[in-house]
Amino acid sequence: MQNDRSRENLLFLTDEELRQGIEGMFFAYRGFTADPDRILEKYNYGRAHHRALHFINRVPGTNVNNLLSILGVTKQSLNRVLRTLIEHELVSLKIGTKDRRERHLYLTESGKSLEKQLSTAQSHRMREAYRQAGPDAVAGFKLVLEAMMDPKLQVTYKKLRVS
Amino acid sequence: MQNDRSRENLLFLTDEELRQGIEGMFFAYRGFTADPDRILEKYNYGRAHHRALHFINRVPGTNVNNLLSILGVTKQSLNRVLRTLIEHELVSLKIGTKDRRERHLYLTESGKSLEKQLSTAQSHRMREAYRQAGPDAVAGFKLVLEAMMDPKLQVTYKKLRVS
DNA sequence: TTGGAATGTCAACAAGACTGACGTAAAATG
DNA sequence: CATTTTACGTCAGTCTTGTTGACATTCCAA
Repeated sequence: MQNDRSRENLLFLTDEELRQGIEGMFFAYRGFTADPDRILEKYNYGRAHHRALHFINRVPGTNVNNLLSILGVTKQSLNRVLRTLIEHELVSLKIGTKDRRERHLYLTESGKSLEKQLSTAQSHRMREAYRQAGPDAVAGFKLVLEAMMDPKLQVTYKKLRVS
Repeated sequence: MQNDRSRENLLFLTDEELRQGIEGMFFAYRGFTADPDRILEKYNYGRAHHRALHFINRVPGTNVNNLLSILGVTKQSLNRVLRTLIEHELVSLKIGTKDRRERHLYLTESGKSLEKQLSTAQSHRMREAYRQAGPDAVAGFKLVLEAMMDPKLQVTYKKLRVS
């Protein structure tokens, strides 16, 4: 019994279990992005646009630097995406009142509408997965994901929860 | 009590819980790829090379079409990656004996060595995450991931388990 | 007043995905 | 045996998204 118990406790750390986790992440991420990708294609946008819309929606009025640190890309890369979103009037800019160098970003009505479309599609798959797996599995899922993040991103992730 | 129980059962399907799952996948995937990426950079390879090495290692002797369906890219895209891996003698080709149109792919000794380096780095993070989260969480993690995959990839994923 | 921070922008480049078209060899099929 | 299909490779061109590097502007703060 003692032996069984300790074997059970180690089993989830075997190479085979780790490999399944690795491949699981790879295949699941494909599913995770598939539905939004199909919508984005219709509008000639990419994943980068989706990510920007998502986090501007989550943190309305965020400045560029903050968004940069969440997304983990260069300002040049983000700028290209933001420029098209602003041109197409999905995102609006407001120059900071306190610090007028800062640009605060907001979704326009059309921006909110597209973001809603995208998040609905993505949530739908997530909801189905959650439902199939059940509440305990979901709790475990989130625990492992959180533990897999870089410490800095873990902080970012938790901050988003609170705000 | 009845009320509490039903609330508990629905809580994991709230918008907030779904959003956390979405953002969790986004941030965790960054962590998931971070360590191998650093190694790949030193050799001037990319994630595409890593994926090819991983699955050739997993399914030694696989033909190109099979690898294509696992990776979900076009043959032109895979070919570019395979060509460099073969040139650099990380991957070897064997023409099929039964069907001589088929190319069977294997890792060479140096291929195995690089793959080991990459998977060790990636597994290390996965192992730490598993350890922190515990066996029950890991079981849940894998359940949710599997449910998130496209049905076809779910089959592919399961086949890899067995083989 | 001046240094540095926040931001934007131009240019050049690379990885990695895509489509489309074409070629070759070999197997399968009528 | 002739034809079609399959497996694979390759050339050419395009797109998205990332990168560096250089430079300009604005403006807060010491």
